[in-house]
Amino acid sequence: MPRSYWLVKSEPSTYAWSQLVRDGRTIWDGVRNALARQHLAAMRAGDLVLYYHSNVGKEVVGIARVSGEAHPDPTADDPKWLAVDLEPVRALAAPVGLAAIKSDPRFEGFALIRQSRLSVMPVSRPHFERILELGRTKAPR
DNA sequence: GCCAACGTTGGC
DNA sequence: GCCAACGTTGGC
Repeated sequence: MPRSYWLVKSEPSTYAWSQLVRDGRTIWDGVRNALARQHLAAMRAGDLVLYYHSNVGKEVVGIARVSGEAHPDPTADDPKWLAVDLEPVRALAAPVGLAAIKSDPRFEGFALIRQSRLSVMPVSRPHFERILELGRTKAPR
């Protein structure tokens, strides 16, 4: 199975990229949306995840890796809600802003633009690689 | 099962 | 602060 690519959103005031770097690993919990839940369920260890700061920043700031597959969210009453384990891989040398993504025709169809409220979404390989290119960052191995 | 009202997210 | 998008809730 080739690895998949994803994007997760977080408000910096809630849980910033820098906090993930400090923690070294986190449980990505609190997701209460059916479609986002499906995406969490499809994540596999080793998948790469773009880390997007919503509201403040509005930019992709780093790359994380799925370190453990979906499991029941310990913060949820209902065990159907899932969480995954994430660890930081590296920051983008140049954060990629939403405006840059919107103005780049190569991002046509990107869920970040299409479904602005979705907090966990799949990213196609070309889109993932384009983010890294704009972010002046090499893909992790 | 439909749909109006309401709440939340997140960009502007 | 406003509002568009969209998910959820509850009356019927």
